[in-house]
Amino acid sequence: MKKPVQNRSKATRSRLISVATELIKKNGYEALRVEDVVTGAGVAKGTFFSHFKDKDALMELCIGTRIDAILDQVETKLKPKDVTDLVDGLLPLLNFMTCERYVFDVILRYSGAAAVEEIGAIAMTFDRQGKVLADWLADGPFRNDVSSQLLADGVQAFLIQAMALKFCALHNSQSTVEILVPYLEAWLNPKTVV
Amino acid sequence: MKKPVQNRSKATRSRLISVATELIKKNGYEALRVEDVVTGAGVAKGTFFSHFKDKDALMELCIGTRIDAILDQVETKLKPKDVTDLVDGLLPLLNFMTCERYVFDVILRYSGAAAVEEIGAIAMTFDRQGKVLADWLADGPFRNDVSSQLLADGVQAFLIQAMALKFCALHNSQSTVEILVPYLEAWLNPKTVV
DNA sequence: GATAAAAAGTGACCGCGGTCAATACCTAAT
DNA sequence: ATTAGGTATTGACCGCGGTCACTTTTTATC
Repeated sequence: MKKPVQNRSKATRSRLISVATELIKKNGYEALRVEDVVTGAGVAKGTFFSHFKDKDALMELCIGTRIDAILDQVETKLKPKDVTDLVDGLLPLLNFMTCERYVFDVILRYSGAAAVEEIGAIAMTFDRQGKVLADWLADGPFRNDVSSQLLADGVQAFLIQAMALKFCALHNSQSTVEILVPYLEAWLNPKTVV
Repeated sequence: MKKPVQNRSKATRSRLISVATELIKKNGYEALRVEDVVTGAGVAKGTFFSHFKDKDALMELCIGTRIDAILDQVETKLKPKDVTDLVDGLLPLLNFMTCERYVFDVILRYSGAAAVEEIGAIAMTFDRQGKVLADWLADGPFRNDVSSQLLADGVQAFLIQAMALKFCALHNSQSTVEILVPYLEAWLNPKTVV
């Protein structure tokens, strides 16, 4: 006898999410405590973990939602006419992803390397980002010897590289954009054939 | 009145490290518990944390040491004559870095994105890896429109991308090498000029 | 050797994520 | 209205990383 999900369950879940969102807005992602979320939502600790596999699952949801919202904006932009333009279009994404070291770590952990069992919220946004990029790069003023999907994947790899360097002791004087542009120039507009 | 580091301190530290190494050899990295290390070394918990900032610091040391040893071997290899050859040379490194999901996570966290205060052991190995790569790629059968250092950085970015995909739900059917080769081909041997 | 100051080590304690057997609550069938 | 069988929630409890006021040991100085 299989019974459907009860309304109170949905209510509890959405209360947990909205309390979490509120707390994050106030104190940032890293400072979020499960205990504060459950107290705020007026439920016991165990309830939290019957709604989310672990704290990371909630984190993924919150961060994923946020990235999705940013992608909504980014997506409306016109195809970039050069590398600087491209980076410009991605800036909102970059800024959010590097807003906290902790956020970047979570994103890294769940970007490509999502749990093997199922595709998480963050991995989804990377997929979506890949599609937006592939669309931007197709039939544009960039190299065309490889598929636009491969080009897009490469851009993502360099994005991550550049963001990582932002948090690095050696390179944190340069901005992410400064680091990124030469990479992408070399990737998207190679100047020699071997 | 400043006094030098005592011998027993050094002895304790090296005992902690060797016990940890032993435990890792037996049970893997993820399973390592600080409590087991201190019990094995015959010291109190607090002692551990007066030798290492946190558990990650020990982890970094162990993983860093391991990578360094692998780099010793890798370094002796001849300059690669093509992409396949290059990937082949890097294989020992790839294999270790993806031996455990946990290991890959730690490496990611401390690779470029080392603590801002000081450069950790893993970040050092990435630096070294970058130099080896730059040496391999200089004056080789690869593109020469950009510096070999930039080429090397790019290879590292693609390495991470490919390793991340290995743990990904969507791509884990392909081997890391299979994923990597087309990327590097496109990066190191672009076939068109725009 | 006695003394003082610094280094090294101790272990009870805390914070916080996560578990699980027990309980409360719903809803469909009678 | 009662009951049965599932869903949802509870909160005491655990594991494990990390802290800190305190004790023990070493070493320099007289």
